[in-house]
Amino acid sequence: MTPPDHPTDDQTIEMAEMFRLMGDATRLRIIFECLKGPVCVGDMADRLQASQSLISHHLRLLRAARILKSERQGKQVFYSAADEHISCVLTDMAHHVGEPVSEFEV
Amino acid sequence: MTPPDHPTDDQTIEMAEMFRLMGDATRLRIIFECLKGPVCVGDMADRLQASQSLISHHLRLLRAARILKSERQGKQVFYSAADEHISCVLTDMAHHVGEPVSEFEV
DNA sequence: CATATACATGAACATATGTTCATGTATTCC
DNA sequence: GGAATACATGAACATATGTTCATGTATATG
Repeated sequence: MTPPDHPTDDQTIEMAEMFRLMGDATRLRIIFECLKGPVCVGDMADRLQASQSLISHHLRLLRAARILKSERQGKQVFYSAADEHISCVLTDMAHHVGEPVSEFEV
Repeated sequence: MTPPDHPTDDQTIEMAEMFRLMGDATRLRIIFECLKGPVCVGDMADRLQASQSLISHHLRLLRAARILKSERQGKQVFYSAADEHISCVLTDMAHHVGEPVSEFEV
């Protein structure tokens, strides 16, 4: 497997920021829901059994980072994945956590 | 792009934990260094211009999460990537942050 | 215009996190 | 064994973060 080119400091910081946003279970669940198709805020709160406020706060962060995009339709605002790259990242990570442990270490 | 299967709660939490660890610039730099080959703690501290203690603390977390593995050789301990999955995740994320923005949004 | 619905946002707070400093532990060499 | 080197670790602290509560703003409907 060819490793990625060594990134610049700015790229590293930007990547870390992305990972940081994905590093919270609530936000990760939000992203997964958005990958299945556009979801409005209220439905998201219902699906995740979280408060509307909490969901909205997280959506704002994810949207600002361009992980999600939003589209208003009447009173509701629908959120969905901004592009397909995040899906790749998640698939790879899913494989990583699904991998059996090769060696038993303390 | 086929989205990943909807993960269980436990998988989501585990993935979030991984992303959280990658969501710090110092740790991300450590991971990138390890992808280039095994590095001992002192060299890592030199390369990243950080204290030995800081590096060691971060290495412990990354090792505990099985993102890195360690191998002692005499007085030195060499760290390297535990497997190739992380490299895939990083490559995808690099593409993501490198992507030009499609729409101009406030 | 008034009311209701759907979402956004600011303040506040408890907790988590990254870093430093000091100290401890393992390994090598004399 | 003692000194030196390389790494690990615990405490402490400033700051960041996730969540809640209360309130604000936009859109639709009567």
